[in-house]
Amino acid sequence: MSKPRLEMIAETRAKLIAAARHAFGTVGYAESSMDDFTAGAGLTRGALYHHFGDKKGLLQAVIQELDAEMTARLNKVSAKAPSLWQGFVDEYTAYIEMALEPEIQRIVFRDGPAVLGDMSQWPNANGCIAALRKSLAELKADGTIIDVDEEATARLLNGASIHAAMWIANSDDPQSTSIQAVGGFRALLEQLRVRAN
Amino acid sequence: MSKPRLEMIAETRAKLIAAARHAFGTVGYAESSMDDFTAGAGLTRGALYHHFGDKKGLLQAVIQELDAEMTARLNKVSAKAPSLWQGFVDEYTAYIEMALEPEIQRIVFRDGPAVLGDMSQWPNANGCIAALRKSLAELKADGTIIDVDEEATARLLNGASIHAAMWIANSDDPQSTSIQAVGGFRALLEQLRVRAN
DNA sequence: GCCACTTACATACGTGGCGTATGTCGAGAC
DNA sequence: GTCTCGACATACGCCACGTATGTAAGTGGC
Repeated sequence: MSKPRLEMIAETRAKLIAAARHAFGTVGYAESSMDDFTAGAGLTRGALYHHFGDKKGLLQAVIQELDAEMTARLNKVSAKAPSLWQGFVDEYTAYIEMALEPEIQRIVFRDGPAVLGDMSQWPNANGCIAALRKSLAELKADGTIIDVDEEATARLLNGASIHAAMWIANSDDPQSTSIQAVGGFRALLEQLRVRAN
Repeated sequence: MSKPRLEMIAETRAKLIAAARHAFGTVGYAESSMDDFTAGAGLTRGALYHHFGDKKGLLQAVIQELDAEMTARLNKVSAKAPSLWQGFVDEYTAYIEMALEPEIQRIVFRDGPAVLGDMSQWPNANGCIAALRKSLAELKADGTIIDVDEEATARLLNGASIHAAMWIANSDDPQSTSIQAVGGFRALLEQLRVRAN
């Protein structure tokens, strides 16, 4: 009568990830007590260690979930754009805007690198970086942008956009800083286009 | 007969900062035990709490010291260059190379932001960012580079260079990745120059 | 030159959080 | 129906941080 076994397991995993995601996203990784948020999810640390091994393992799982969501959102953005170039710009803008969301910023861009090392080395959680690189490759093949090293450029733009997001997020006046940062970033992207002349 | 008071105090502060710097730079902030490295410096946690308030305060002091050193190094690099543009490129290259040094990378670029928040908001430790922005402003005034928002561009380039450094540092083959990353970065900078045409 | 006071540290203690070892209960295999 | 295994809970030890308290040395006023 009770639900199938696998389903219940998936449910507890999901509950733990959701609780951890909330805790990590609000008070941060280091300040999150595993006892606290497992209790909030109606479980104990036992379940947690059983499924994820340790606190870092849980963080990995949370990041993997976040990355998957972010990648899906980015793909949606670029699919909706009227041109490759527009899609590219929109994608990066969306990326910056996502990095402004407190949960993503804290977990993916701050605590994640500090605890797990640099993002570019994460095994199952760099879907959005891949998505952005793919767009760049298409534009290069398409002749829209100048001949640059895809890998390097994608990573540099990635770093610039993350930093832009941090700048906005920590600004006294996020509204105007956002305009300034996104404007500057678009200007930078514009330099990559092949000159009409 | 004993040394002047203030001198002894400065000495203990220096010893604590040096010990913490080493510990933070090697095992990382979170894994550094204050008991351990204070003992290594011939002191106890009492001295530490007296001078720095808490562990974060000590990290701040360490970062401030590192930033001062980095700023001095950057200024030396740009002063030595034969032209403003060359100085600019050299400065950013030097910045990337500094971010490759394990101590700086770990403390300033990884643990620092995670514990103290984004670098751009640090009160007494953004000398090198200021130095880089100054170079950019000079180039703009000089007409060497196109008209961009100084503040925004400096921050974006800053983010890109940090990310480049992380990429190199975490690469399987740092040597070749370094060439790729620095090359890509220079190509990006090149786009900012006013076209000869 | 003595005394009150402050300052720079050391020592002792409580608390809390992580990880692990152990226990238990229910579900499926046969 | 028993047996086994896996999903979780419980209990324990350890370590690290922060704080409260102690102490000895230095400093200023008279």
